[in-house]
Amino acid sequence: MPHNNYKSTARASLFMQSLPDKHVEPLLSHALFRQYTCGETLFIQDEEASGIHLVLEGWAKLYRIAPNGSEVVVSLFTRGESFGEAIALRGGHYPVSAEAATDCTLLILPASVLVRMIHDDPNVAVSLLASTFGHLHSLVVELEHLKAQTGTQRVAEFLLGLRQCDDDGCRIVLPYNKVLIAGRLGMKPESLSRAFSRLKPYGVRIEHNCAFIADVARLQEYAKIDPAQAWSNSG
Amino acid sequence: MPHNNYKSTARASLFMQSLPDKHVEPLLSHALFRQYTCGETLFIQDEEASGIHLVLEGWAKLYRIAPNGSEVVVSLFTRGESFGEAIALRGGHYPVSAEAATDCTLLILPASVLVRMIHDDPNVAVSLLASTFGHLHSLVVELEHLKAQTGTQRVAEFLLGLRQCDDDGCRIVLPYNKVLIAGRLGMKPESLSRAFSRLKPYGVRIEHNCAFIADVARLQEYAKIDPAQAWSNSG
DNA sequence: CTGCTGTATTGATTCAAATCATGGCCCGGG
DNA sequence: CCCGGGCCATGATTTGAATCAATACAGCAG
Repeated sequence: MPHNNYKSTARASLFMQSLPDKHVEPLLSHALFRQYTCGETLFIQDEEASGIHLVLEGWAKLYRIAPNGSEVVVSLFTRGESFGEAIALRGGHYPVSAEAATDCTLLILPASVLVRMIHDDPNVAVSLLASTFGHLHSLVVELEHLKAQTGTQRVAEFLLGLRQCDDDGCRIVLPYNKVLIAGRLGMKPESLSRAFSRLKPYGVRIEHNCAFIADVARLQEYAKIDPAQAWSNSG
Repeated sequence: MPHNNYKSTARASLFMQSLPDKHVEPLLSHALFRQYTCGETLFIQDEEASGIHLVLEGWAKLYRIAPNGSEVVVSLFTRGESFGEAIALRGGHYPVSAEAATDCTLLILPASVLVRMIHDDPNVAVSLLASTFGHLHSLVVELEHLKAQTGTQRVAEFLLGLRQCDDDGCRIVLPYNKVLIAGRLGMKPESLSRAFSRLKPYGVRIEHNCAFIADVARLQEYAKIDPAQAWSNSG
């Protein structure tokens, strides 16, 4: 991501797509362009919220440290996605910490400009609401997966969600390392490894950081069945 | 909840507290007052969103039916709490279903009035964002509990969250039946039963629909420890 | 090349929770 | 009164995933 053409990427992001043209330029001219190396901290929990974070390239991880010390991955965002809309606008402290899951590039849009824009055009507020609602919805889906699926089924769902093509079979580049994938899916790396093996009979092959799905429909079927049957059905 | 004085309850709700007085009256005059009996459906997933739901009395349950048929409880709301802000304003379809978890009374605020109010006073948008952010935050906390705690620890957390008084020991009325508590906590009723027994050594006593906590601090401590130790430490 | 560190798999074992099954208790209807 | 159904607790058993432990392997510094 060269510094001089990031604006087109920002314009194409989910968040800015819904904004009228006249708002985008002032927003971008006040935005901070930032590059992070893998593992670097973007902000920490309880810090004062500074602005909306828009990912231009790479992956950012939102996480919390539970009272018992374990790290809980809340979400992962990539190119074109944004987070922190609601808290930036409302003001207050981040409820989560964030770090770079890979080397990444972000744009930070200061809340003050957004507030001015809302007064100028209330439809901007609806854009912000829509973004926030998207996050709400994805957490609901995540909760559903955690409560209603086995780990192996969540892995299947994860692979299916990453797939770009709509082909019957396809190749998926795993976006970050397996420790992080495991965390994202609420399991330990060892369990992820075993889950991958269990998906082999369903036409999933893992090689280094690539996954190959032989039969998408079959895998989708597997992700949907009753957890109690998810194991007996191996073959 | 008598029909003739519900307005003061509504005014005191989390959502309306943050609205300036001048907006509350028009909102209430357009609101629908509704009473439901336990188990009745408020709306179903994929239905067109009609308005913000504000609970005046009782409990409302938001849930999803997973592809494998099992019901996943997403949230439960009671007196003074509201849900559906973002989707009502943005327009679109409910991502969850809702039903009355107990007999309950709701106020439904039509989105159209809200939209008008936002144009009149953009600060209303910030109120809405704040409500939505609250939901986002509670889902994050829920996710953390699911990923980082054992079932028994989640039960402890649940009891602690219900406690009204700040006394060292206290009595808690369980707000709905145990099947629903189990669902809310992502476990089966049998497991909830066993979890209650396991909390006995930590000074928790269950009688019918009441829980008694002998030593709040001790239970808080238990909810925070490492899951691996959560079992060995029984004494 | 050697040794090192971080990442990944694989095996043996333990353990939390689901599942399957039973029995108690309360409540309302015939 | 007894009967049946909903709700809850308890026991026996199975199972999904964590844990503990060993090993493999790629990338890199010296």
